[in-house]
Amino acid sequence: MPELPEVETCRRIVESELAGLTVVRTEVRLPKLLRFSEIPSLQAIEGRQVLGARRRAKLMIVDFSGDLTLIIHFKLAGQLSVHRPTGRRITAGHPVPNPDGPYPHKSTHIDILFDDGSIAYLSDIRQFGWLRLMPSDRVDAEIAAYAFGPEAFGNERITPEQLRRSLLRRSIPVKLALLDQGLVAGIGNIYADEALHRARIHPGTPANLLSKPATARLWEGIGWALERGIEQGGASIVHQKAYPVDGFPAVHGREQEACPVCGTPIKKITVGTRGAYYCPRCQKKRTRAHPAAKPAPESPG
DNA sequence: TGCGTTGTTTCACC
DNA sequence: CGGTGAAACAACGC
Repeated sequence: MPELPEVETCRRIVESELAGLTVVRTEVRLPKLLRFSEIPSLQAIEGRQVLGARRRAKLMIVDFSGDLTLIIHFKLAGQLSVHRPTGRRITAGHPVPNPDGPYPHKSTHIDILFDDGSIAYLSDIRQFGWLRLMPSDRVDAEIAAYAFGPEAFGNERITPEQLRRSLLRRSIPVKLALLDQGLVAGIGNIYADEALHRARIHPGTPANLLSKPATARLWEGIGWALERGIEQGGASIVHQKAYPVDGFPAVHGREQEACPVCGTPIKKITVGTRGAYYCPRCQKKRTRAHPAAKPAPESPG
């Protein structure tokens, strides 16, 4: 499920593997993926050079020469796989189809062929993702329409103060607040669970009841989880089951497995409409340091 | 085979 | 007007 770390990994792949190359041919077997696209065909990028790639929230933004820009949303199951003429493959996003198997695959809907023989394959087993090709000067307005909040990671990253202010204005479960792209942009279900576990916060805690130290831990937890995810090139979750690397993810997709911190079996509950994995021992529903240690009644006057 | 899955949008309701 | 919660939607695998 491509969230910020998976999309960021894709972005880096485009930057390091494709920037400078020229598109010689495109193959679109599922035109529906371009259903929201101002320019309805990828033919317009043939003959154009890849200039670079940006990211905003979970969107990947690829700039081409000739003032064309392609915005990609991977949604649940998008995948980018770049195949070099040497046979080397670099893959990120959803782990299905198997990156080591044959391409194009049944779910590989788009091929982009480059002048050096490299091919970029875009796959999407769920077909929920989309691509929008447009003149580059439309991109800012396109992104502005999403009303994204500050980034969860990177240069424009949300500050601890911004996070605290935003959370104080919401009474919804903190996990849902983290998923609100208008509050902070880029976090999805996996990294929300991981950040909350790292911060030792119960996912159902009303956002405005988090203590200041808890909010500070959460801010750090967000950064830690996203960084860890990027470091690993994204998390691998297949059919709600995690395939952790070095103990990460710690809780998401790991129901009944032992919490890596305390060994307690991980629980799965529903928060809002979302599955939430957490450790019932590390993440208790208390955020005030000492709820009972408040004996001093105020004198009436 | 109906259910679960996610990001996003929409809508009724305070 | 804005926050909330619920539902709908896309398509697929199990």
